[in-house]
Amino acid sequence: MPEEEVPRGRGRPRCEDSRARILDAGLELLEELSFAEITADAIAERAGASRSAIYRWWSNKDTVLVEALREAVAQELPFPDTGNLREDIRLQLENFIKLLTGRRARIFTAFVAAAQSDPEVAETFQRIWREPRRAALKAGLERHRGKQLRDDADLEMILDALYGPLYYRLLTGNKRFSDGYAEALTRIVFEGIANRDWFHHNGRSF
Amino acid sequence: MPEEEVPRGRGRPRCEDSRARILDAGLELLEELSFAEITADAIAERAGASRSAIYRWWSNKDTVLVEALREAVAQELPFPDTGNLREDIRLQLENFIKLLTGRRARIFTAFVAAAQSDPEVAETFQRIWREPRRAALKAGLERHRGKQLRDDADLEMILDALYGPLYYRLLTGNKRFSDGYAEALTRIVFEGIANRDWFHHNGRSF
Amino acid sequence: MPEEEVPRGRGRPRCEDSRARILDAGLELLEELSFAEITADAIAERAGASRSAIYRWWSNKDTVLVEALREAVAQELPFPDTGNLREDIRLQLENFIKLLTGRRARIFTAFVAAAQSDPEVAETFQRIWREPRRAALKAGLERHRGKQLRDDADLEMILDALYGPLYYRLLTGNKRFSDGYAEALTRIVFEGIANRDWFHHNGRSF
Amino acid sequence: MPEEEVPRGRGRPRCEDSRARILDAGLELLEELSFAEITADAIAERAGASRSAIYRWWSNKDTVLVEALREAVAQELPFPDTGNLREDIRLQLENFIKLLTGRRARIFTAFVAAAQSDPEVAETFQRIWREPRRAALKAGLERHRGKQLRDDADLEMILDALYGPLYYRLLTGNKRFSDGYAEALTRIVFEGIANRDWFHHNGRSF
DNA sequence: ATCTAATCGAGACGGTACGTCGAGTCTTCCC
DNA sequence: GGGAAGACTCGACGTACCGTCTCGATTAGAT
Repeated sequence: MPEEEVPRGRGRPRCEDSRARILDAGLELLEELSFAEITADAIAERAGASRSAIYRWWSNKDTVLVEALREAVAQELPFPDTGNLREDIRLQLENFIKLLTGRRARIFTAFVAAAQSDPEVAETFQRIWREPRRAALKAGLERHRGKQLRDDADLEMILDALYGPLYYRLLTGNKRFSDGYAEALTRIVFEGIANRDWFHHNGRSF
Repeated sequence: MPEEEVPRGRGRPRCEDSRARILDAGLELLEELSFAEITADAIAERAGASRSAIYRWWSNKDTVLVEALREAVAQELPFPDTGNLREDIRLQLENFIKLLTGRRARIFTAFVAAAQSDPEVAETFQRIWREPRRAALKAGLERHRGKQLRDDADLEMILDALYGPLYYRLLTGNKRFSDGYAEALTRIVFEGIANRDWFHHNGRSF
Repeated sequence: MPEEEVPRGRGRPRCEDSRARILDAGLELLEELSFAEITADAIAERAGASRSAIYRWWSNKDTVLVEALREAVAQELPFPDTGNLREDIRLQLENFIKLLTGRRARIFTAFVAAAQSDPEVAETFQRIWREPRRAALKAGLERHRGKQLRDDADLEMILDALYGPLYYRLLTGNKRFSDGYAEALTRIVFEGIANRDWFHHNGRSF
Repeated sequence: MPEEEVPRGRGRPRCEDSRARILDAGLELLEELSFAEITADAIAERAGASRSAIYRWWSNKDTVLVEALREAVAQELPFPDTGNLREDIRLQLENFIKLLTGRRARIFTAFVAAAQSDPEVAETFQRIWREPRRAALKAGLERHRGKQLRDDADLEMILDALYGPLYYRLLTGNKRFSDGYAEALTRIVFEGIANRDWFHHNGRSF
């Protein structure tokens, strides 16, 4: 399946390198500055491109940054499957924390901040990050329903309970996570969602 | 105790009414627009004041909004004390949800968004909202430690587990909370923090 | 009669000095460059002002130059009255040639050139320069009608015959005028307009 | 005689049709707009050509217009020879006025306007229009020197006296010429240049 | 009852970034 | 190799806010 319909019309083809450099420049700047502090000139200069090259492909400065964000977070973060639900959850949290404490953390905060006032950013965030992540986690949990996971588990609620604390700390706290944070959070939440009967019958503790 | 050292020199005294109108105007605008979209002119016009009146008393436009936010959220949100920890938690969540779904919700999101790029806003948010709220909740929980609350409960973690989901939904979700949201969240978290022994000895279920 | 209605409203008064400096800067630049080559930045920089100061008072760059032109040519160039019509004409041509060969010559050419495409410039040129000059000359000629000037003289035509060659040379020729140019032109035109009878009766040659 | 040295190398030959269409387009636009208002895109579009076709053969947009002007005014405007100098002059003025009031008038004004700031345009105007026209008129006048024309006639001056009023009116006036304009102008100028003695001896009045 | 000093509204000032437009160059495909 | 298409860099345009400033008018306490 072809990635995109490439009519390959006449004329000089779009300089794909420049597009990439512009997005990269936007991303780099997002690691240092907020949406509003980033100027079109700064993006152009860092990309070694011209301001008009930006406005040819993006309707305004902000959409460049939105697309940069989109590309940046497009990486997968698959829900693990060790057979042990508790461990799966802990690992998933661990991996996500790794993301949120890395170089790209500022990008997340910029993204969420921008989403508060720009519906397009909000929509993009939903579509390319939140929903895929939640869908994967939901599917992973669903596999265990009636077994390690309670029969009547409210998945939406569980997702909030797992992801919420991480975002909360990132956005309103000191942005630091102690070593045992994933384990500690798992400990609290898992009891509330685990199927006590199943563990009892299978002679396993949690 | 004197509120502030008022030397009360000569000259026309500050028009306290104008100060209040400016802050109110800022607050109103925050319910509609983001930090960056609000202009000094807009605040002045809505307040029926002049731009100079703003810059005379605040160093720049953003500090007006920060102060407006500060006054707006200065209201107390005390942790309840019914004797029943689970109920206290549920009520606290309920009350907070009420706040987050009211007219003032947008102010919270604006505040958090601005905090991502403006350290002063971040510091203010910490000092006047986050820390007081967390301190109250911590004290409320501490009263129950060793009794309804597990002996080894990690309060910081519990706070994250309770507040996190709410902020998460407000900032990255659809901003809506179902009727039973507080109850559902309580159900999940409470099992992980409750002192099972105490409830066993006291013949109470949770 | 007051020169201008000065309501002296509130607010900081317009910096008249800056206005003058901007117009002067425009004028200076007009001596070196064409309308199109002059940028708003160049005007602002030379005037020691900001671009916004320009756009606050003039709707666009060109209107600054138009006003500069207006002020520049506002000087009087009265028609002489020596009693001798031929000498009056020669002197008037001499004086105008002096203007057209001076530092300000380029301003005239710029003005006329701009008038070809900008109706506002054209209208301004008519109103503040062409018509006043022609009116003065007309009045001067009319005084002699029936005496030194033929009874049936067509003033509009005479004006064209006198001024036309000068503009023609300035705009399409080498812009240089020989020493005897005024005299030579007078010699040609005067015979065609002089009242031969009057000179005959008064025993004067021309 | 070969029109131009055409080495006729390999490859596709220049599309002469496109060249003509581009020049025509330029000319058409000059009838509506000024030099500065005409864009390369507009020329290309109206010519049904591409911008590259323009820049392949002309160094820049303005040279296209200059060449268009050159071709447009290349038409002859020969000085008549009826044997009667006064009538020759009147006819020449009449013909020129016809040109200046026709569809192509705007081209003249555009040309002269552009010449004020672009030396290349000025030089072209001199070479292909002004000098040839003046040379023809000079030759026509010279034929009569010592006869109908005064012996000491200053031809340069006479040329200015005849053409000047027309350009003056076209460039700075209302661009309209009354029906008897040529006659009226001739009347004024002719007396100043006619050889009174010759007419006296030949028993002719003027 | 003045005088004095700080406030208030109004609005001009120098800056900085925006997004648009046109110029002239360059790079591809198609003939 | 010419021609159309169209992306590229560059630079000026006119707009919108920013935060600063300078006015006249106002308003109290101090004299």
